[in-house]
Amino acid sequence: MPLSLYDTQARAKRPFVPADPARVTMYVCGPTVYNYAHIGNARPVVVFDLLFRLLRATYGEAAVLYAANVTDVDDKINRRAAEEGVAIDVITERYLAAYNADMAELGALRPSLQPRATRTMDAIIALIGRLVANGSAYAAEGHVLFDTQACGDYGALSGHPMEDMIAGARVDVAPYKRHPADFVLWKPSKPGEPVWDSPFGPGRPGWHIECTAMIEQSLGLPIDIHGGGIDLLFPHHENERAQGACLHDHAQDRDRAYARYWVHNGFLNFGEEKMSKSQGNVALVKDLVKTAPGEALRWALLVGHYRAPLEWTGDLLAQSVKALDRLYGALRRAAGVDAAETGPDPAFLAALEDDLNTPAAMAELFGLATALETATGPGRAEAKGRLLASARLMGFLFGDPEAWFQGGVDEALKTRIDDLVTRRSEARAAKDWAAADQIRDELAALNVEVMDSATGATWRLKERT
RNA sequence: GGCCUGAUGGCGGAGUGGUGACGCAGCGGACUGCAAAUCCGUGUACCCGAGUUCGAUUCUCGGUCAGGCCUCCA
Repeated sequence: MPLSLYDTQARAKRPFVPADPARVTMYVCGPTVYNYAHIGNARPVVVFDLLFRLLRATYGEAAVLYAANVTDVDDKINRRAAEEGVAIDVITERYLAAYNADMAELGALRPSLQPRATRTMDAIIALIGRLVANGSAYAAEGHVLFDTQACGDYGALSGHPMEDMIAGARVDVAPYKRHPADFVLWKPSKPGEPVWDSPFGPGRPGWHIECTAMIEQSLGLPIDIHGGGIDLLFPHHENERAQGACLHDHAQDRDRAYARYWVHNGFLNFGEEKMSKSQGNVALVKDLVKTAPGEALRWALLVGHYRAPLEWTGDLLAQSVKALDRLYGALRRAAGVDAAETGPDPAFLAALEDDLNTPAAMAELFGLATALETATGPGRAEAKGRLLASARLMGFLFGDPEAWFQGGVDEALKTRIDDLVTRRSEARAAKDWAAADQIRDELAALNVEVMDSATGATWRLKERT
């Protein structure tokens, strides 16, 4: 069953065929590291991590190259550094480390490559030089601008007609631009900003050219998949594509000269209230992981289709915890079963390969959990293997089931709980129901729920963090 | 104003031209001393109007509503 992906440029689902199955390339626009990551930042990370995992499972781990850049040249970083009175790289190093730690909590694998703008500067400058040389960029008043008219069909990716762009750009069009849509490749630095020498004068690069240069240097053009949030479609990805098309000169398949598939995830919204830093209601990943396991955050981010908008609510997170309870519960009851060596379930895989249909894939996971619960004899090992292989392909169920239900309990409390559970079992064996029920009340007061079974009692925390 | 999405049962959320995914919540039953967990069962859901069709939630057109982008936000 082949993988198919919705390609924004084609506006349709297309079978995914890499240019070279031995070297599959994907690039996703990463963070600007000037603050902690919020849950909206995490959505593309988790979505493309899932795609990364699926590609690795399909083509082999060594065959997939995934680059996610880090933007470390930015006004917001400069401002932050000025506010704190520290060097710029103090800010970028701090928040990059925090970012990587947060994404690891969400079960996201580290990308194969994390190119950084500041470490790609030679390539950026060289790239601008090539665009100037072939006539698709021009210098004006200390800036270098990209000529959006140079290669035609500007706007084809995002679907913005050129006339609208002109009409929409009615304000503040710099007089030195040939066309209102033209954008900056290189600009002079203001006092206090980082500055690099270049043939165009001292200055710093524009945002769009950074990504193009990082892609070319880290992966080479064209890449198979270019990903990112739908909010980046215009102008960022439109501009990247234009740069790539002009770079490629005037070859035939210019549409695919830069990226062969464009994949965009939907936006994450925050219920009624718009999340805004000024309102202080930003849901930061580092704070959320204190209230729920990172795995539940990951589940919540994948519970809807990646292209649909997602409303972030507390209820979504609570339901995600319960969904994982179901899966981990099945594993816990099968703790004594050795999982058979099997691949993922075919129906599960088919769901993911259908443009990452995660809701359908999750439905299959629940079916596999029920299969495990109801299987008998050797069928249990098979069922457990299927469930684990499937869920783990999505980045779930790597944890210990006991820890899932008892996580956050310190040793002293655990000992006390175990003691109470034992005493209750003894009371039950003696048919002293009153004593047994009283102990159960004591456990409930400790936020513990006890569950009896034919093989003995187990317990779990009712409210968990 | 331009471009683009989407409207599915109490909630979340897939999917399909004709036997109502899946999870949570609810209800009934089994199991259990009682619970919990688990298992089995249980819901006349597809925004409105018109059209196409033997038949539309699914296709077409119109409408209403909601949301996004057009401003270096993932």
